[in-house]
Amino acid sequence: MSKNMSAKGGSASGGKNKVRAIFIGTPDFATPSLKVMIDDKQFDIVAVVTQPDKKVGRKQIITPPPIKALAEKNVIPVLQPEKISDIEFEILNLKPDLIIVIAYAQVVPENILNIPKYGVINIHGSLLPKYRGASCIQAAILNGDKKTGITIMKMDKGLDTGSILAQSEIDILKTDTAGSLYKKLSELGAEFLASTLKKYINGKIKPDPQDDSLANYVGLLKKQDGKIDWNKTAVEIERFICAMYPWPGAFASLNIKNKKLNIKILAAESESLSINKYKIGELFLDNNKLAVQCGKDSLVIKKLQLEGKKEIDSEEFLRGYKNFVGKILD
RNA sequence: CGCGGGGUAGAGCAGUUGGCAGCUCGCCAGGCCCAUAACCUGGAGGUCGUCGGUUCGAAUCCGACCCCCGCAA
Repeated sequence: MSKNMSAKGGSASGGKNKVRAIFIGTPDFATPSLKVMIDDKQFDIVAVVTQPDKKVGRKQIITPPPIKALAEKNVIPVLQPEKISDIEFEILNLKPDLIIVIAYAQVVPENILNIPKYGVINIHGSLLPKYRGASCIQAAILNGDKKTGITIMKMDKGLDTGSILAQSEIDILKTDTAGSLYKKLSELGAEFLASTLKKYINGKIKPDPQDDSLANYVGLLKKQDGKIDWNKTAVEIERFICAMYPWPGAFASLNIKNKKLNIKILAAESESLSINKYKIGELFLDNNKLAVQCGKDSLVIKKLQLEGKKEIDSEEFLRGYKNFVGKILD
């Protein structure tokens, strides 16, 4: 009998009326999902809430969040409060049946969570209850997980503690970085969002509470968190570099001509050594390739960037900076 | 006027007590070799970011501007 319901478009509970939804989100991560929701005839996005326009870049140009541009293109009203609680009244007046929150960068207070009858739905970039918190994508790479994924959940007042509606897994490839996974997961989330919401609204999904005993939290990354610890093994550092790419970027520092120079390592590959004969952090040539001695084994550097310089391949780097070989990275 | 680094051959860099523009790699030609991304010989390729100033003479000193990048946000 459930087959009949879905064949009719799953509109048993909503009749001919569309589901009134408010979409809350800010960065690129949320745009594929917003696009899907706009295109789906069964939902009516009555408003989009996003962060205020912020100054961006060296020139400090005031730039609207990506979500705002997409909303305006589709003639959807945009709200940009400093704090979401400032617009509680407006949200109430919009009479949403559903609110979707994706990467908004603010905690949604309980008052607002209680407004829509279907609750507030969130997409999180990990397989909850693993990696609750801000740097969930990076954490999966850092820990060497084989898989990660997205979780669609019904938000409650805790941080990423809501009951789960659906999850979808994805393999973490050796070549994946936080940047590449970010993109894949944002698309994966969008792919499952509309169908999951429909099933949920039609009562075909019962939210499944998380097992808190398996939960762990990962905090927001800071620039300084990108500093490489060369005492770790090459394999760990390789994962670290992928996890920190593109932000905050994995870097090492080097004293050169009495100045401290930061070097970003953008891509590298671990390589096992038969003898670990160099000092930890020392740059050396291995088969004419630039490598660094780690706590165990070595890391062959593929791509790097000096302060004030563009990113370059290590082969090009060596042509101009031959004298860096033998120096020790801090 | 947020702080800082930089623009020199196709690529990455050196060259600032002003005095013929260099290195590594790549490219082209030839040579060696069973052979080669190895080696040897020769060669092409630059208005030294732009404009102006100082000077007998500026990549180098002075001024203005353009562009790239790191930090901070």
